[in-house]
Formats: sequence, structure tokens, C-alpha cells
Amino acid sequence: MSRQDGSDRTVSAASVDDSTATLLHVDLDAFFASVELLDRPELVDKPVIVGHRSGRSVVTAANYVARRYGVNSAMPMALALRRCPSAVVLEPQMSRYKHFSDQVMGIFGDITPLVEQLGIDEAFLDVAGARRLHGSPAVVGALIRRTVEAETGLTCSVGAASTKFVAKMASGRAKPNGLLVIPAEETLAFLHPLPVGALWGVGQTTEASLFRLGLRQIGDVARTPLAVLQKAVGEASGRKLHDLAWGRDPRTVTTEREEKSVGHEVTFEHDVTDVARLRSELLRQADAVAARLRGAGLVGRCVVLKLRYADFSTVTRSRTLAEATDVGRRIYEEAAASFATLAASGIRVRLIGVRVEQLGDGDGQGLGLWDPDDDWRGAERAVDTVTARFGRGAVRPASLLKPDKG
DNA sequence: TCTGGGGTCCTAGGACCC
DNA sequence: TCTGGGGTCCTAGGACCC
Repeated sequence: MSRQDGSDRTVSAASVDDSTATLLHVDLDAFFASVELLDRPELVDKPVIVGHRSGRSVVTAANYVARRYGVNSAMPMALALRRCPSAVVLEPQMSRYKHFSDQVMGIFGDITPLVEQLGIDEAFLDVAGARRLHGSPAVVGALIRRTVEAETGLTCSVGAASTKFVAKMASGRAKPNGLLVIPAEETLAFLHPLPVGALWGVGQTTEASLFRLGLRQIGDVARTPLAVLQKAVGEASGRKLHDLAWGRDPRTVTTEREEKSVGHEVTFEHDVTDVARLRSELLRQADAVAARLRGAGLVGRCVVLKLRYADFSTVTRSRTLAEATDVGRRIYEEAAASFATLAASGIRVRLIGVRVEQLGDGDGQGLGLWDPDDDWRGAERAVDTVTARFGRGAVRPASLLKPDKG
């Protein structure tokens, strides 16, 4: 293995045969918090948390100083502030993070066209073909780290390996601001001593199941018969875990994938009991989902309503349409029909959401037989046009399309 | 401590068909 | 009269990831 961290030392590619480690995983360090610190350098040595300060929010990101206090992303903000009362809390600025994300992805794209973005702050790169132009994987990794820091001021960590999954594990071990190369022949030596919880796809529940079998390290998982694993964690997960524990991961870098669903949900500051208020929120979400579908040229066939009650229990109700739609009014009607089956008196709702699944191409919509949805589609497309020209707020679909009374 | 919002994937049961 | 096995679609819930 070859390691580089902290200062930007050049990797001595001679010390390790990196020719098999052609898959890179690049992960920006504490991304949102790091972007904020670009504007606020005086906070660099202070604990910084990005997230809403309001009652029910969670930590979106924390810098490494805050992490030393036990603050992590997805942690309830209330707990984070109890652990680190001196933390500076900053409101997320998503458009700003997106701007830096695009810039960094552009840097990757200059090195290889084979970039697979995961979320906003990480990506896989296949650099097998970049050798002639830029050098071996370790050299490319160092180049990426230098370029990203020079052009954005942000640091990132890079893992290089012969499979995606090991590359991701390697970038995780290299954090923060490091580079770790795992040649193919060293994969098992790297993997087997690591804790099972480090495996991709192993969260709290699966980790507990593995512990019950006495499995604590990835090597333990590898040496467990497949059938035993499958009985404990399910057929597909068992198969996957066993493969990963042996370093087997056939996935390649894919530059595009089709979306499977589009949805919106919101958690209220205080539980809502007013059914009319819930319905109007549903209408707002259905309009937003439909606008996104139309923007992407997609239609969906299945409308899923999601409710989370005051006690945090969650239910979903779905309805499959005969014809796929991209009309907000139609999505709302289906969601509202599902809602009507659940909306008993005394209902206390913490979260409500709408999602549309079974997406397909929107081409050909509205052709053929007359379809009553077409009137709505026309109206909503007009709203799209005005919004595109004059900006959001120029027209408010939710007020245009009043919900049914009662 | 008290749990966001965007998603993907898997499991399991029932209906229905062959 | 009682009963098989596979495939597909639909629905609900849950684990997990960033």
C-alpha cells in the first residue's frame, strides 16, 4: 500500500505497483463545512456545524474540529449542540455547494470522461485509459488532489483500487486530505482486518445481525459459509456481503443512469392535526414533483403517499395509474385519495410526502384519444413557461389549482 | 439524543395466469 | 376433491446511502 497524507507530498509510485488500481474514488473532505470556511477563514480552528438551527433538524455537515466533540452528520442538532455547545452553526447554502461541486466534477472530467458522480461531493473515476496522458493511478490521484485544492481551496481524499468498493473504502481510510492506493494483490490484506461496519451496505441493523453470528471483522464474513450469511441477513445482502468480503465487485464506472423516482417530503416544525393544511401541503408537493417530471421529460405511473405520525411510525400508501402522468393535479388526486383512507380524526402528522415511481419517457404524451388530463397538462405547461421566463414566484401553481373542498 | 430530504434496493405476501 | 410450481404485477415496509 502507498499512503500520502497531510502535506501534499508526491506519491513515490516506484514504491508500490499501482498498475492494477485503476478505479479511483474521490471524496471532498467535510464538503459543506469546508465551503463555508472558504468565506470564514477565522472559523478554521473552531467547531463548525452546517444545518438548520430549528427544532427538528439534523446536522448536515460538521468540520473535523466539531467531529472531535462527537458531532457527526445526520445527528439531531439538539444532541450535537449538547455535545459541542460552542459550535458555530451555519445555514446550508445548497446553490453554493452545487457551484463548487460542478467545478470539481469538471476537473475530474478533464482527466477522464469515465466519471460517475455519487451525490454532491464524491465520484468514481476509471483512470485505466488516462495512464498515457497523465500517468499511473497514484500519479493521477495526486494530480487530482493538487488541482482541486489549487482551483477551489478545498481538500479531498482519494482511494485507488481495482474495484469500486475497495477504492471507496480506501478513500475513507485516507481521510482527511490523503491518498491511499490498494494494489489488487493487497486487497484481502487491506480488507480483512477492517470492522464489518465498514462494509458498504452494512448499517446498524445488519451490523447487529453479523455481531450475533460472532462476526466482527470483514475477514470473519469472508470465512462464513454463504448460506449462513444469507439466513442471517437475506439472500441478496448475504451474497453481496460475501462477495465484497472477498474483494469481488464487478461493477464498472457508469456515466449515466436513469432516475427511478421523483419525490418531495417535509417534516413540520410542529405536528399537524389540521387535515386541510395537510392536503394543501400535498398539493404543493404534487405540483413540485410534476414540474420536475416535465422538466426531465418523464412521466410516472405509481403515486406514493408517505406519512410519519407524531410517534415517528411511518406508513406509505401507493396507487398505480392506468396511464403514466406528469400532471400535478393528477398526482395530487391520487395522493389525496390515499390520504383519505388514513386521515382519521385526531391524526397527528410529523411528516408528509409524495413520490412518483415507475418512471418512463414522456414522449408521445397527449397523443391519440382525448384525455381529460390534457387540459391540466396544458395549464401546468403554461405555468412552466412563465416560471422559466420570469422566475419562481411569478406564478404560484398551488394557488392556481385549488384543492377540492372537504 | 430524538431522529432531514433526496434517493435506491430488497423482502414478502397476495392476486392472477399458465 | 385437493393441490404444484413458476412468473409477473401490485402493495407495504424497511435498511441503507449521501
